[in-house]
Amino acid sequence: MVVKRKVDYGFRGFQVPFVPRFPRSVRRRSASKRLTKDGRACAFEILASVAGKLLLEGESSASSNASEGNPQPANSQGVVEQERQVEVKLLKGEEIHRGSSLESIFLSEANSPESGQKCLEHAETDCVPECISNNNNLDFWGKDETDVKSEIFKLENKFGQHSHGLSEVPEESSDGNVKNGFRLERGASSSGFKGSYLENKFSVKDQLERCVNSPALVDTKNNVNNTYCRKLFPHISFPRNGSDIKLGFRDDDEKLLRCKKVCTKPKAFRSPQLIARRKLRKILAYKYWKAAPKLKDCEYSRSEEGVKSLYHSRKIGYRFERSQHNTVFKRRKFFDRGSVLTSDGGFSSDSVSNSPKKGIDRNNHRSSAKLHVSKDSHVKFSIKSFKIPELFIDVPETATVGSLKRTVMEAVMTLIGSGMHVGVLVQGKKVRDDNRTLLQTGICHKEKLNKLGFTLEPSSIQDSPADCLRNPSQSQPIRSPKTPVQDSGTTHGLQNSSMPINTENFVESNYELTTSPTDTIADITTPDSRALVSVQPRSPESLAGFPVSQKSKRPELVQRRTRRPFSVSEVEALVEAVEELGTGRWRDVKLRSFENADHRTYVDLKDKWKTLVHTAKISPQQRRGEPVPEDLLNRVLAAHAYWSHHQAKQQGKNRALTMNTREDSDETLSVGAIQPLVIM
DNA sequence: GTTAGGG
DNA sequence: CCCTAAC
Repeated sequence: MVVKRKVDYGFRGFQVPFVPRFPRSVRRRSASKRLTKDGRACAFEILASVAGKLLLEGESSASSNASEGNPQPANSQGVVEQERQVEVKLLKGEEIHRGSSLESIFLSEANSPESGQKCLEHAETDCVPECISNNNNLDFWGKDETDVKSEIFKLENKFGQHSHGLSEVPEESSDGNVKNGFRLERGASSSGFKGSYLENKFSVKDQLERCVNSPALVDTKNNVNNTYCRKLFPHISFPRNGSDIKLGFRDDDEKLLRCKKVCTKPKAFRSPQLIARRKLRKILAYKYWKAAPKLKDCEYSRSEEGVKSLYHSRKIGYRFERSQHNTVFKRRKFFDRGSVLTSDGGFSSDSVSNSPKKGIDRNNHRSSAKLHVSKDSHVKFSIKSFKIPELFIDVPETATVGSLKRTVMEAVMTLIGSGMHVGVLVQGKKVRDDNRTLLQTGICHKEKLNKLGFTLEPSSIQDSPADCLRNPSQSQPIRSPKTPVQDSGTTHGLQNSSMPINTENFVESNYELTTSPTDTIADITTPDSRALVSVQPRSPESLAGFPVSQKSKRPELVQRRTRRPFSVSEVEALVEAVEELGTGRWRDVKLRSFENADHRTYVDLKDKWKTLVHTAKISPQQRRGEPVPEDLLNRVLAAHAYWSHHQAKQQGKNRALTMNTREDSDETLSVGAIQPLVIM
């Protein structure tokens, strides 16, 4: 299919890897829907991908949206975005405050009478400007620039005072200012920035609420309300310095390269990423898997496989950083396995896609999601993007773009790595019962599809976004490594900012039953924007719940256990056990001597032994921590030496003994097993 | 679920 | 201690 990208929203960053591709026909459908959204406000989604948007803009025509979209209700969380690519983002409070808000705001449907409402629809701020910028076409919404502007103005008026001074006016969107992918905005005066910031935040909130409540703006106030409120307030992070620059970032095509570059850099920077990666692999992989079960076998029982698949996919992205070859390989493997979606590391974008053959991956970078229900009773989910909870990034004005990118990257990795789980929202309501089927949940119903949403939430959060809103303090800051970003030291991590949570990402959904003849949309669609993935759960349940992996559920678990140095007595017990049992039988060692030490796993014991051996070999001056009696260390060395030599035999012997086939042929055995030290 | 090793 | 690969 030929797709031409009419509008390119600049922001593609941080998208979750995979993006299913739908048939054009399906896509088209979306067109109609797109217009609809009611309030989807998600101001927070920082990372929202605007990406998907690109595709459909052409559809602006879609008038239909009103019909479908309006109904949307309530908790916008669940609000599903229809294909509307054009997203209007609502400003986050911050945005507004900064003044960037207006810029961010888009009226997706300028034409529609209710444009005002629409404005609220998207809260994604940062991305928007880019969209505009990238394309000079404002008309993709079917509106011309003028219309858009007027719409923007309307919004501006609505938000009025609050937005003052902070941002530029929409009009600017058309100018170079907006065109730049990145938008840097200075906070209010450096001094007192925080205060004002905070105030603004709240004020913004009020505004939003008002707006929400205002029929004029939103008819689906509920949606907006919920959405906005939740999104806006759940987490509050403040910039550390007023003087710092805040920015909305956008992903660019160079992402991958960047990552690569970054990775190759000093560990200082890599470290956090690596850490995050690992976690991501586990956490996200699982989720992805869940989200996109294999087409054929959907039983979740196979989650393991799924995980692996995901794992692979995940790795792909990361691998890319290291080796393109690997990437390719992995991908192939991934696909060969029949895994669901393509995905790259998730954070890289187009660049990746180009590389690997088949261009499979290309599509995965978009951030938004779509959901399609096909006639075959399968529900196809195309999650174009997961919005990452709001991130605040502070970097000095003198920071380089490169460092900024890295900082953002780090922030994202940290955020994700800290553990998040996926939530499913149907009509604004969280589906907590993972055992419900899609059917039961209504996820396969057209009406509900439109109201389907996926959220990425920090695992620690238990409360609904709304709750968080009320009690921002509840949101737990995600633990972020304080690893300094390398590179010129210009970057500052997000360490101190509390990461917002509860980001919802909207899923665009299309209920596609028919194929539409006209491919308007297709034209607009970016080839890489979506990959069609057919998800054909064998049983509805497969998709019903996103069984969140236990791990992802509790970030705490993700957290490294507290260090508990072995005491001398423990060391002694360990040494004794090893002397007797030998190495390689850690489980037995555990049972023998640490049965009741719940905090000591056999792996711990094994590790401790490893360190003991090392400690014993180094000079006392090099040792750290609580000194281990020399004699114990000697025993360690002796036992180590002994077992190193006799392990194999011993094992064989043990087996023999077990079988009552005792053989004394081996000299070392008898003695060794019992008193290794003696032998030595 | 265990082991063995690298990180 | 964590994470993985191999069993």
